Amino acid sequence: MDAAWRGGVGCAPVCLDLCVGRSPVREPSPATARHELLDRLSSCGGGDSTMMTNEAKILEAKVTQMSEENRRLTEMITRLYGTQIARNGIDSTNSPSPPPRPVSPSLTTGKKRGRESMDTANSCDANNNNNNQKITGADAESFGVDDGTACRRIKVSRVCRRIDPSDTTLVVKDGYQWRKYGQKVTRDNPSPRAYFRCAFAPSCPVKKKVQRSADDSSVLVATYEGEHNHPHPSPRAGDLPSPAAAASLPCSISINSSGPTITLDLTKNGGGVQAATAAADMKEVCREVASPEFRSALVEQMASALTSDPKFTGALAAAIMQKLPEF
DNA sequence: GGACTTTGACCACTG
DNA sequence: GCAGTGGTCAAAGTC
Repeated sequence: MDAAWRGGVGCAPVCLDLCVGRSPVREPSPATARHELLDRLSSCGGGDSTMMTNEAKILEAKVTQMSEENRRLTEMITRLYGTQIARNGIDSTNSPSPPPRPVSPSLTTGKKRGRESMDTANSCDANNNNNNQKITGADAESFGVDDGTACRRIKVSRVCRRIDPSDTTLVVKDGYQWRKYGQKVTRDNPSPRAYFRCAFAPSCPVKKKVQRSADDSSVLVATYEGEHNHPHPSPRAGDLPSPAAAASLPCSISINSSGPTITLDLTKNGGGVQAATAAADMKEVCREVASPEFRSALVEQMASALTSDPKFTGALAAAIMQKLPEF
């Protein structure tokens, strides 16, 4: 795999394994923390009613305070996401340019039935319902990622691509054939959203929504829902490059079961680097890596990867809940 | 005439 | 129950 740091001519390999999913200390789940809080509250019984009232008021104030803090964190995450899209316009999913491939049979399309089937597929619990639309993290890929539950969810991925601001066409070339079936102006974005259905195979359930980013009109955001049940058509010129190639930096972030890994791909700029120019290229890359711009972008990508990781956000929520009783 | 796009209307969901 | 919204349909228009 050429994604890893290769060569290392004068450069120390950089492979940051953040292991977000594994908390160093045992973190209670949000539900557990909540239960502990409720236990504490209930164990306050026995005192007189005035004490309990005061205690309740104090706790209420603290809950309000924590809610405010939680809201600020949410805003921060949202801001980070917006910044990332506007900056590099890369495939935030870090998935290969073609949308998800594996077969997902029995997903029907059609008026309302499509949504109903989607709900069925996502019918694990109420919170999972409509998560396709409500997720605001940088990476919505693979909501169906195996979380140990038996529920099946529609695979969703998001691709951002920078375009000419004067280009009004809502077209994101990805090698597949798409048939437009609708366009709508949504509330949160003045630019219209186009709805596409995979036209390569009549039975293919994949749908695509394309809309300009609300933050940066030069960025097209394509959201893929579902998985193709047919092979990928032959790629054409102008198709989406791989995420690493699309990025202006030789950097990619992948998230797997062991946590996010940031990889610097030194094979960029030509795939097979000639031996004669390898050293010069390496110096150039090292200079780029050492630059403040690179570090800044790297930090943003790391932050984005963290905030898009449900394990991280879950751990964050758990940590907040854990802090609650300490106030 | 067929394939595709546009666009107004309809429907289900949500608060 | 109602209004707002997103998603989809389908007729009409275009290529």
